[in-house]
Amino acid sequence: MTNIKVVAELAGVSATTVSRVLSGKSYVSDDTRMRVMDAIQKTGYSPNVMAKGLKMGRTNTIVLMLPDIQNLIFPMITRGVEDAARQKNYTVILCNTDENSGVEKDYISTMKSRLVDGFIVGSMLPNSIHIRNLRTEGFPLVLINRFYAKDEGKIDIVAIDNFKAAYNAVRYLIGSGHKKIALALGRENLYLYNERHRGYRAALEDHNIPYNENLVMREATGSSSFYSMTQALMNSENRPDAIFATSDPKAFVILHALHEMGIRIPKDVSVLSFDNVTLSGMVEPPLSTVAQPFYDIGVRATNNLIHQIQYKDEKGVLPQPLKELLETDLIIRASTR
Amino acid sequence: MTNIKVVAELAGVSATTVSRVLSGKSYVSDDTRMRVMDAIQKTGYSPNVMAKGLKMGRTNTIVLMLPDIQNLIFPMITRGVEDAARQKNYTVILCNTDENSGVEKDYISTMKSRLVDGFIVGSMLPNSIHIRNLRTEGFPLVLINRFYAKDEGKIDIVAIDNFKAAYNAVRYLIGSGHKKIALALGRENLYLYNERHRGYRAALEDHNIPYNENLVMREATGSSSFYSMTQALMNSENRPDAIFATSDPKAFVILHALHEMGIRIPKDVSVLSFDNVTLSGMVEPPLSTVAQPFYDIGVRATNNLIHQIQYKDEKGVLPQPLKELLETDLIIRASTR
DNA sequence: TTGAAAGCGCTAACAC
DNA sequence: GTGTTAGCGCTTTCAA
Repeated sequence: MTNIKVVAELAGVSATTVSRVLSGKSYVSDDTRMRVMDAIQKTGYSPNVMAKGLKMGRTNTIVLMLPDIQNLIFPMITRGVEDAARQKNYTVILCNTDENSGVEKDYISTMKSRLVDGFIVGSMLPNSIHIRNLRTEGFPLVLINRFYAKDEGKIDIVAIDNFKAAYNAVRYLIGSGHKKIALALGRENLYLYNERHRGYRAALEDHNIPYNENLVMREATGSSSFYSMTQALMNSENRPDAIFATSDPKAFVILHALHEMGIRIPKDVSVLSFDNVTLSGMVEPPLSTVAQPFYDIGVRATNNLIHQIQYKDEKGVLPQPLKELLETDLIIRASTR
Repeated sequence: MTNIKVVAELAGVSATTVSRVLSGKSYVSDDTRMRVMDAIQKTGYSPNVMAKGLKMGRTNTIVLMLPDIQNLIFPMITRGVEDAARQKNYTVILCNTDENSGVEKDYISTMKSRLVDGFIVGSMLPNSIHIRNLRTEGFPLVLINRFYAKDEGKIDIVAIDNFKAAYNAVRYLIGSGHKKIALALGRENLYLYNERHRGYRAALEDHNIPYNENLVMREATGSSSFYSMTQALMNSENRPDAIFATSDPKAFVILHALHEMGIRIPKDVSVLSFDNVTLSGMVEPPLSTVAQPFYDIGVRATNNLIHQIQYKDEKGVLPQPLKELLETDLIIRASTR
């Protein structure tokens, strides 16, 4: 591996000078600069990141911490993160934690000892203090998708307005003539699902449709529980004319249950969903859904994080936390009438 | 950040001794070991990976290079890689390259300067010499999914037997009474699709069904082209009674086209596919498909790679390349009769 | 405008 | 069984 000394020797200068040419932060005569550049070219030299990292305490590396890359929404976010990171010469380390706080803590300490520059976290839970501590300890940190009231103004956030998105979705259903709208609600320990629940309820009440607890299916364990809940609901006296699913995977299961029962979509019941995962346009019937800007969430989170890193480098402290709520988009396909 | 010196001082020993306790490679008296352990505990010390990496030329980091994490098969592989890596205390850097060799080369040089320990590559193309060079230059390397005849015996490979898997799938269709089996064939510059093509053809011919070029749909640009090809084929005089799709995403498109035409599956035509991506059991009708052991491919590739890394550490050279072909599994759901 | 020297945190000879 | 020393490749004072 060719190092800075080799280049220096070849160019007939000191290692310091080579370093200066590379950083561009100091005056070097045009003549020497040329010779150094030449030597770099000839040797194919590329600086050793470890050595630089050791000296600088910085590594141009960021961590992306997710529950599970196998969840359909994360590959898109991940791609956004990586593209944005690469553009600014950062490398991304992927951590799947299954929301297990033990795993998260392990990862965090490993990553600290690797001198990573910052964290993007998509697995935040209400009591994840080990995550919140990162910011307190001075680590650049961005929360994506999941955050809680107490985080606002304290930690950088890139997400969507879940209340508004759900409100608009349900209002659309009401507007297109649905009267009895069921809700397939995700895990209630996540703020985002509470918000979607609130949005659903508010839209109903604003249009004089009484909120009916019997129409809400609550997630038990895993989204597959919606299979039997859907069948039960459709067989009950509360049979809805529309179902609003708070995520696409839930809608897939619901579609499946409906098909098995021979119920026609959207003729007998409309299904409106949330996420717009890649496959949501490919199922039968293609799903109407609230599109989240996943790729963009990844890009913005990364840009925010890198800004924090640079700011901290210059001023020694983290900038004021920002909260970015991106726009969603209601996509109407064939599962709603 | 507390470093080895702090620990040493607190324990009343030298830094070397602390290092020895940590590595466990040398004798340390039980008494000192205790004191060191204590000091580590008290200070919350964790070694600086940069410093260690600089010294050792090793970083316990591996690179996973993929076309695009958004392709449905990669999240599973990625998860396998990461789980296996974490278990052995390795960290994984994710690189999406879109199969762009410029991007790949950039990534490779960045990664070299980061002293990564090895590469797992899922984006191999026939002429990817920059990848093959990695092995030549002494980097541990494992190819997953994609490889070519010339790589066998030269580079480590973890994949499946595509010929056999396709052969068995088509034989199953023949055995269940199908007589006119179409093929939805993927990009022909990939060896794996050639093999699936070969398997399809061999199964046909072994059962005295003539191979008919008119029944093979060849991928033009992106899998969406299969939409119109399917419709054309179903309207032609060559209308098949079964379609063998060489990947699940292709099958999704085909299903979609069939639905639009009002063709019943599997009554009018069976669809058998390849991959067993998470969603293949959720579409309508649930897809019969050749299941690939994606997670396991990730795990095995990682274990192989780490073995190479350790072997090279000890003996200074890479071990003989291994080729591992994992078993596939024919999963029959509702899209075949 | 350039170079010499020190040091980031760690490990591996080599001594004792 | 333990400590001293040197050095991995880089950047950053400080001098010249």
